[in-house]
Amino acid sequence: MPELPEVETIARALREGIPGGGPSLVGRTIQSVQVLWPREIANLAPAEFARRIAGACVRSVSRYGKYLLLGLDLPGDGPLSLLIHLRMSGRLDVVPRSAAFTPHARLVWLLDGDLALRFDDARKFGRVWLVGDPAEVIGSLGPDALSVTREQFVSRLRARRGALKPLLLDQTFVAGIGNIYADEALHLARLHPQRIAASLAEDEAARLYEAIRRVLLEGIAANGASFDWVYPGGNFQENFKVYGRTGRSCSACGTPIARIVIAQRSTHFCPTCQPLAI
DNA sequence: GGGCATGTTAGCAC
DNA sequence: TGTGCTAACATGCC
Repeated sequence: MPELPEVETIARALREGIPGGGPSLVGRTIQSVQVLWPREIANLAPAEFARRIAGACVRSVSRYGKYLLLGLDLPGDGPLSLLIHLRMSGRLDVVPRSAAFTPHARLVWLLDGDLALRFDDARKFGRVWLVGDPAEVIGSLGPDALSVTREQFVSRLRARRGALKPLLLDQTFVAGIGNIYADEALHLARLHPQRIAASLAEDEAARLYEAIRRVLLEGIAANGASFDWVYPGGNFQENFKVYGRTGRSCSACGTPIARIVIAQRSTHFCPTCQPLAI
């Protein structure tokens, strides 16, 4: 499920709790961790990971790009951060311990209050890091897609020779955009996915910046998108204008939505609204 | 069974 | 150095 709006939705749920659902993670103490699929721990041996995190209290839950960041306090130790990337199929839930071990559970942190934080991940692509400084993991990323200023965005765009679609997917350019929101933003901005970044006129660059903000914020307002077996909960899929709509009519002009492959990813666009040549 | 999937990265070519 | 292609990671759904 995980692009910026979906990760933001999860971060909020973990931080604030879900009314009538999972409780907040903030203030909880991690008593121990069960490692069911060791490869999901990216930077430590499982035993070392378990030893270092035991006894830590969750101080904060935040997001940068598609990463979740848990700020931890460990009595008598320096600051510690747990970073989690859900990749393609990961999900996180605070559940009663009795519900902790599901078929796709890969990591389970046992908490006080008879609770557990469960990391389910059917495809096993997800990764977690336990570090002193989050920059060890996310330091090479570009600015967060919802924090970057228009001036920053436009100047970064000007410096790139490549096509727009791969650029939007490049997390070192801007962090948080994935395949769905890239296609939706390009359609809203009326820009062809293969336009060369540096070739955009001033108004085109501004349109792209505003379109990215708008689709991400609308995604968050809808609690993200969910449209297959991976993730229930969001509604933004009902607002898709191009993603997954190959052959169906463009909502703006009626032209059938086209699908091409760019950078090994499915790319959906309206050939009329998003012309390659002007 | 083949093709597809909301992500990232190493290796390689130009 | 920047850009982009392929394969790989691993599993499930249609």
